[in-house]
Amino acid sequence: MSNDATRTRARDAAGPDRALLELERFLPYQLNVLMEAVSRSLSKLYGERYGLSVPEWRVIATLGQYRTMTAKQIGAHSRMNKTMVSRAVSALQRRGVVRRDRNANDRREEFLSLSDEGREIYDDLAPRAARFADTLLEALSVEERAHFTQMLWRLEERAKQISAARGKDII
Amino acid sequence: MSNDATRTRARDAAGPDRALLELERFLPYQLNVLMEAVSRSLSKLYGERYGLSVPEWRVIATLGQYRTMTAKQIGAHSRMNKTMVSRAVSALQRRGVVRRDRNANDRREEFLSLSDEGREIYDDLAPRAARFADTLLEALSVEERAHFTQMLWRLEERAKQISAARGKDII
DNA sequence: TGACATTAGTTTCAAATGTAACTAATAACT
DNA sequence: AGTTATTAGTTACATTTGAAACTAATGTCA
Repeated sequence: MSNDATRTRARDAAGPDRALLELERFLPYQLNVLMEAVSRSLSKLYGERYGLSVPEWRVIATLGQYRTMTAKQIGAHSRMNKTMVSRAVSALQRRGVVRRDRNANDRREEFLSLSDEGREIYDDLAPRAARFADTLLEALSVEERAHFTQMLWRLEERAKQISAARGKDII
Repeated sequence: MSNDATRTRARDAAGPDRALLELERFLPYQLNVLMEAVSRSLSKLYGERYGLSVPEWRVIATLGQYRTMTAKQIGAHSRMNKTMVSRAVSALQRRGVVRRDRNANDRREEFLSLSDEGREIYDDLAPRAARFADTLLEALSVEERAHFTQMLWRLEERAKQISAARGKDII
């Protein structure tokens, strides 16, 4: 048993067959599993109804909420790099979903907004998406929902801290 | 104001400027933001130290925990399709990190396991990953941690239910 | 004013990924 | 036994993505 080549000192020290890392108890793994289930369902929604890709949906959702934005603002808000925003916007414009208006004061940027057709799509999708999230949250009690959101937010802050402090071997 | 062409009936009914969907309060969005922050930090860990890709890390983490598995089992457990598993495994084998042993009883499949070098990598990375998750979870109190995990799990179950019930317009 | 730096957005190219077709082996049915 | 179906895993091809180079416009500073 102790001469089993694949059994290292570290594992021996850890006692009976307990792995150094149990994936099912590992937060990034758990988050990933949930995230995948959620985004699969959601993307089915806008994918089947309007043939939208994820980045396209994000652009529509952002413009639906904020009415007018530059590509850069959309990227900052929906967490996409400028390449993805550029591609999604031009695809949506070709489809007549998004309008571009050059800013006369700074002709590098354009003001983007939903066309009438784009707004129709948003008005159809947004409530469905909201309903989807509500249905999901029925898994939690009302108090839990607020608490959960709060915890998500704190974890995110902590994640930012960690990656900022990287190098100072916090990890 | 009410003759603004971009303002639809739906929005009017919703009252003063309140969007149909507020992204920052939308669960899939929140999850995505957290997930991205977390997985960026984590992948920096194994990316910088050993030049591992996400799928490669998943294979190592799975084999580290379960010692021996077929490619199919790894896929089921780490939620990758067989193509990704195949590619990650063969890259890792080329690097001498993973060993393959054909199953003599069913020569279609192979038993995969970490080589000594692979186990060294795992023994280095796994505790770091665990420490990363612990550091992250310091954002929550001890009681909250258990509660949070529990809620994640319930949400996941609910997400599965929803996508199963799709068509019966639960959404 | 004129050189240089920065910024918004696009395009190009390489890497990552998913789907579907494929190979080799086993199982199932007759 | 022999034909057909299923399964494990690989490969080929198309699509998606990200990083870096690029274009066009604005800002900065001498």
